[in-house]
Amino acid sequence: MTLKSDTRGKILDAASRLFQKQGYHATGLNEIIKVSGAPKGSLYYHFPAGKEELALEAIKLVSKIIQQNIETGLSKIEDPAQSIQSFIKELASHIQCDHFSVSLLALETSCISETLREACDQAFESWIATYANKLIQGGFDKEKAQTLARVIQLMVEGALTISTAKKETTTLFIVAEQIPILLKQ
Amino acid sequence: MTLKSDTRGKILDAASRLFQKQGYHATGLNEIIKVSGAPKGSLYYHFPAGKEELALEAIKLVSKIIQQNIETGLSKIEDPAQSIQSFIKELASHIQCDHFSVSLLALETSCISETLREACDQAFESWIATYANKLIQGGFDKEKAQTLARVIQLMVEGALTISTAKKETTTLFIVAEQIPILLKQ
DNA sequence: GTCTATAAAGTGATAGAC
DNA sequence: GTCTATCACTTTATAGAC
Repeated sequence: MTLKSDTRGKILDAASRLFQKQGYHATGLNEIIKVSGAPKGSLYYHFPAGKEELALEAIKLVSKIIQQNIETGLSKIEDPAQSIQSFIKELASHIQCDHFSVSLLALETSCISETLREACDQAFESWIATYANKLIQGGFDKEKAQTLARVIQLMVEGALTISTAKKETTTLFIVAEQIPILLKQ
Repeated sequence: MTLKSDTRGKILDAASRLFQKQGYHATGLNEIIKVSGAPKGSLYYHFPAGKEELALEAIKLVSKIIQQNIETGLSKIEDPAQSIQSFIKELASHIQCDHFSVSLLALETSCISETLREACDQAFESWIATYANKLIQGGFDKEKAQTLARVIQLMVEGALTISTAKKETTTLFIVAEQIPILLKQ
């Protein structure tokens, strides 16, 4: 999987970063090619269906990577509330330079492509499920865990949006502070 | 203000709806012209600086409208927690058909235009201030009110994002349920 | 598998008649 | 104030040489 010519991987890597940062419509295929260093001919060789296929693979990729990030992040501390709070703080300080989020892609693609919209939805759901699992392991009722996990994910996404609008990084810390209160119910 | 030829108003109205729904890059000037029913020539007559100026005015417009919506929505009930919860529920059932949000514009424009990014930021801040005022009137400490208002706004925005990704409308209700818990601190 | 040239359509923007 | 024609540019996508 890692040894297949790597050109595909370079394209996918550049695409996933550019799509997250600038959005679907704002990033052209030319830009992806330029940033990735790959030749334009090979883009359509590796992604015959063009931009939409590339975006789909990019979304799936970041979905998986972030899911793993959340999972390993939460595994460091046993107590759910503490681990989630610490993970969000970690996220906040990690984000400092560049602002990424799939919110942008989700909002953009909901109008133009069912496929991409569903991919974004599934990304969100997989992250929610990861939070929910941690809560269930910590003794939360299953249904309550799923609701709270959804609220956590939506807070993170909302905080990232407001952070990019403000060009700052503190909003996620505010969210982190609310986690214990939220989970005390 | 309402009597100045109305062409400008029609363009602005179409633009603000299309920008919110599809985003900045996805909506072309041609589409705005077509939807508004105005002639293309008059677009550059009313907005000499072109697309960016049009978007700026559109953002300012929806910022003011939504701010007023929040204000009148919150004024119906005296208790802050109850009024905010009821307003979010109202919002949820109002949103059913189309999904609008300035999150999309905020995320898109942060990369390409300081002016537009700031306009989105100020929109968020004015809404936050409106929630905060209600909380302060309800007896909350000023600083705590501002923090909680920010959390409320970020939850609403996050819920709208997840809602559009899921093509549903229930996520905002989940947020509404959390309001009393959040405000009990 | 890679690279180039180019097609076809769309974009924002402008000029100038009316 | 309105409308049309058009410019210059960029977009995705394809064809075909290598």
